[in-house]
This record gives sequence, structure tokens and C-alpha cells, in this order.
Amino acid sequence: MTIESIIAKSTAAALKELYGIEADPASIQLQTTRKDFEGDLTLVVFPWVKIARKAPQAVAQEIGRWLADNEPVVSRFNVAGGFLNLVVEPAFWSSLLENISKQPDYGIAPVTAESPLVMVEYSSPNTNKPLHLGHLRNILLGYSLSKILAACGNRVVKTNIVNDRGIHICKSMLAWKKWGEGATPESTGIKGDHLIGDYYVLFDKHYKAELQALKERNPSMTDDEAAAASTLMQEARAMLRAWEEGDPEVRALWEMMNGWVYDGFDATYRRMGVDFDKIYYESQTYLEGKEKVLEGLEKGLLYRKEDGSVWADLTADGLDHKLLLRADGTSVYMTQDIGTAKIRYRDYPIDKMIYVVGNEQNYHFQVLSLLLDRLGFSWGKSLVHFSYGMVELPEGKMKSREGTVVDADDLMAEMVDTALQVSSQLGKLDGFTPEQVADIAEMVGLGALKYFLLKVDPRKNMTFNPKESIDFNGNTGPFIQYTHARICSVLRKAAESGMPTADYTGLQPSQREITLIQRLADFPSVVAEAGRSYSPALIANYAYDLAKEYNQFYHDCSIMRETDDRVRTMRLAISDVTARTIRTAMDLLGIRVPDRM
RNA sequence: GCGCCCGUAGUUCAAUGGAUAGAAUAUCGGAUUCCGGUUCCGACGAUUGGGGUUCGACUCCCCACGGGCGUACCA
Repeated sequence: MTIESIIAKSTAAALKELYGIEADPASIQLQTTRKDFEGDLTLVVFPWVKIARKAPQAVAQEIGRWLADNEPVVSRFNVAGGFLNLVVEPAFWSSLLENISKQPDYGIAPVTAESPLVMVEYSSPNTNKPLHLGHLRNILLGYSLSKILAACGNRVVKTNIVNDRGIHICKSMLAWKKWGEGATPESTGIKGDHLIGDYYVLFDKHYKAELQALKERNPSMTDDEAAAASTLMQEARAMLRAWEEGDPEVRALWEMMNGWVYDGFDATYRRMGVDFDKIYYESQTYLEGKEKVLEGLEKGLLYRKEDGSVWADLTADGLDHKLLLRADGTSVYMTQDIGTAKIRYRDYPIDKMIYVVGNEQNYHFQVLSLLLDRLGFSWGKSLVHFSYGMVELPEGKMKSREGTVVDADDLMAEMVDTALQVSSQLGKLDGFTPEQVADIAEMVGLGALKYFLLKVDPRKNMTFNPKESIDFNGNTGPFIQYTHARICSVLRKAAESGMPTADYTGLQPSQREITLIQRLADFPSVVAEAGRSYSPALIANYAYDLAKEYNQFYHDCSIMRETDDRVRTMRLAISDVTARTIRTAMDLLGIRVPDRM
């Protein structure tokens, strides 16, 4: 039972006794007292002043009096306007600390076979180019969100839908056939996804040149006409048709080249430290979508136009008409998502589906939700589009056309390299094996990257500054990692020293210590709130606040030099719980923390 | 045009409708002969503008201004 719930319960009793108000203890909100007032928790009494028909000060005074007299954990109180500041019995905090330190999985809720089943989709790449910085935000958010939801007591299935078919991959295939001269990742030493990306770019280059030539020959030609006349584009379309018809040669090429891409993606995911429980491929789901749409058509939920195309009328929901099948019977993006939904629901009894997809697709998911609901998916109406903003650079937006896109692999390599340079400059890793040094650089470099991308409210566009992110000071991953490493150092020294430990039950912690214990006690509710509001940023900012709070404590309170065995033992317990909580919080963000750095 | 999202210190980010809007960074000043000087403390500095609802508004509503995204038989 948390201190908040204890006091909320007593407050409900006070309200009933003093004013005859029936208040649900869960609805009574307590906040941490601002540091310029005496107290640990603050109750805002405004909600009841009308019913009590008294001045805010008087209500606060009366409730405070009642709590001080009747609730043992409240030792005294003061009133400022409508704010009732409560001082908790100091010894309560040491017993709370003792309790927390006994919990091996502090902050993590248990999961049972009956827990809700949540599926989280993230990454969802196209197979024609390597992953970039924008994908990194997507993947890190999805992975972290999955961990947070699991920590909130959900069964979580992490999933990825790979867009492996379509005109885009045909462009790469065609360019490779024409100009590749049999190049493979092995023969060139280029990572598979990058190699395919190179051919995609090459196609575009030739295509642009062709359009240019067409328009020079015939200046009156519009862009659309030129595109229609392009032989390269016609060849790509022909290849897509051949693919759909199952042409063995095209299929073999497609499988080989996609295979290269998957090897490349796997390497990227592995380095990022993320994974999936189930991967879906659009080539295996798009036909299902078509079926589902035709089924909906039969039931009269959709309609067919004269040209044969199939549409959904969403005007009743304030939206437009939406195309689901082209006149030639082929699928569009929406149809594929319906097909994927169908197969997923067949594979898992999903209670809730969360799509981690950029905010440029808000409209798409609004429509998808309505359509899935109409087509009979129980979770359709309540599907969650976890919509996140774009990542920009200090120099501005990334534009593929201008070649300013930051490649995910390159960025990770740079971050790790910088981390390595910084630590070797400081000489902190002297005496470590090369493997240990490399591992720590990996943790710090990627920790910096991940933390920076996750600490911002996901909905907002953000600016990624690589230089700032790896700073060992400020609101950064390395700062938190460093704090953890330092606590580990203290704990190691304590273990080696053989100093006696003592029972600290009933000890009265100092204000500095209470502040930190209170912060530690907040952790479970922060995890719950992060899960409720789908926000890894809450966890990130909590970890930072905790690290900062610990540094103040560390500065003010000597640990190993403390001669009182009880006080020292308590401070070591605070340190131990802080280190573990930092580790858990960072783990929820998918960030590893080193014991030394 | 219509729809959705966002506007907070120089900059990057916080703030379930609650007290004097918090951090970081940058700049300036200070502390710590100490368990890791990658620490701590202080100063400076902001809610785009105008109305409204409320005991109380960065937060909710309306208008304006500024930025982003969408409004594809691309995915």
C-alpha cells in the first residue's frame, strides 16, 4: 500500500466525518509538496470547499487537524491557502525503503495467462532502402512501449509488418538486373539493405534522366505524360505484374534481393538491441485483405462503382469515400492493412492493437479504425495509432532528395565511436580488456542515442543533436549511466570493506534522504502512468530526475565515512535501490547500463 | 479550400485544471584538501497575440498569427 493511498483513505474518512461527503479514495489526488513548503505530500482542498461551505483555509485546517489526530503516518501539517501540506512520520520512510529493497522486481507488475493481450506493431519498413533516423525513433518507441506495457501487467506481442512487395522493390530489382552485373553483398562487401538502396537510387537517377530527355524532345509534354511514356517505368510495372502472376524468374530475383535486405535489417535490429515476436509480410497478407473487402461487399458494407472499383462510404462518420480495390482488382495500402489485421486476429486473440506509425498517417488510421470496426473486428474501434512526430536535425529537415537523410547504421557507428573516444581520452577504461572497452562504448553510444530520442514527448516533432546527446552532463543517457556506474562503485567498495551492517528499522532519515526515498516510491506509479498514456518519455524523465536527486544526496551524505552502522546501512540501501531502479527504468527504454564506465 | 497536430527562457525539452511555470545547455559567479571534478550551489532568462469558462488556465473553448502534416487508384 502506498503512502498516497493510505492518506487518501484517511482523507475520505475525514471528509465523511467532518462534512458528510462521500468521496472515493481513488479520486483523492495527492501531490508531492513543493520544496519551498514544509511537508511531503499536499492535498488540494478546493474540490470540497463548496460542499463544506467554508473558506478553503478552514477546510484545509480541519482536514489537517483530523489527519494529524487520527492518521498515524501524518505527524503534522501546515496550510497555505487551499493547500494542505502534510508531514509524514519520518520513520515511515525508512520502513518504506526497507520494504522496497526487498522487492526483486520493484516497479514491475506480474503478468498472468489472463492478462490482456496487446499487440504492438513497429518498424514496418519498405524493403527498398536501409533504415534511417526516422525509423530509429519508430523502432525505439515501439520497443520501449512494448516493455512498458509488459511492466504494467499486459501480455505483449511485438510485431513487424514488412512491406516486401510493390513497385518500389521492382525498381531496385530492375536497376540491379540492368546495371548490377551480378553484384551481391558478398562480392561487394556492402550490407544487403544498403546495396538494394543503392540500386533504388540508381533507378531513380536513370528515370529522372529519361524524363528529362523525353521533355527535351517534346517540350509540350506534361510531367504525367512523360511518366507514362517512360520505358523504365513501364518495365518496372511489367515486372510488378509478372510478380503478381508468379513468374518464377521474377519471384526468384525478388526472394534473393529481399533476402539481402532482411540480413541487413537483422543486423541493424540486433545492434539496436530490439526484436520481434512475430513478423508479417505484406506479400502474404494483401490477398487476405482483398478477400475481406469482397466479403464486406457481399454483406453490403461496401459498394462497387461502375468501373468495378470497390469503395467504403465513410460520410456518415464525417469522412470521405475511400477506395479499397482498384478497377483492375488490385489492392491499395488500406486493403493490405485490413488483410494483415485479419491474419493477426486469426493468429492471436488480441484485446488491443497498437500501431506505431508516424503522424503523417493520422488520417489513414482514423479510416482503418472505422473500416475494421465495420468489417467486424472487435478491437477495430479501439485500435491505437501511436502517432509520433518527425525527427529533424540541427541543420533542418532530412530530405532524401537532398541526400541529408541520416542512415541508422552510420549513426549508431558514429555514436559508439564518439563514446569510445571520450572514454579513452578520460582514461577511465585503462586496465579493461579490449572486449570490455568495446562493450561499454556500445552501451554508452547507443544509450546516448536512444535516450535522446525517447526523452521527448512522442507526439512532438523533435530535433536530434548528436553532439548534445552524448554529453556526459545534462539530461542525457550517459549522465544517467554514469550515475549508475558510480553507485555500483560505492556498493562494490562497501562490500569489499567488510563494514558491519545494522537494522535501520525506525530510523529517521534526513530531509535529503526522505526526498530520495519518496522519489523511489513514485516509480511504480510512473510506470503505470507511462503505460496508460503510452509515453516512454515519462520513464526517461523520471530516470533523469532520480539520477539528479541521487547526486545531490551523494554530495550531501557521506556513505562509507559514516560511522553510525544503521545510518550507513540505510544509505547503502538507498544507493542499492536507486541503482536497481535506474537499471529497471533504463531497461524499459531498451537501454543497457554499465557497472563501470 | 477543408481536416488534424504543434507554438513555453538564446537553444533543446518538462509541467493528471492547482501554490512563485521546472530542468538542461549556453553565459557569469561560487563550493567541495571528500566514497570517481563526468559532482554540487547561485545568478541571468520564457507561456505567440486577443477574448472567454473557472476559486484557479501553459493546460479547456473561440478568434487571429506562425510552423508541420494530411486531404493519392503511392506505401
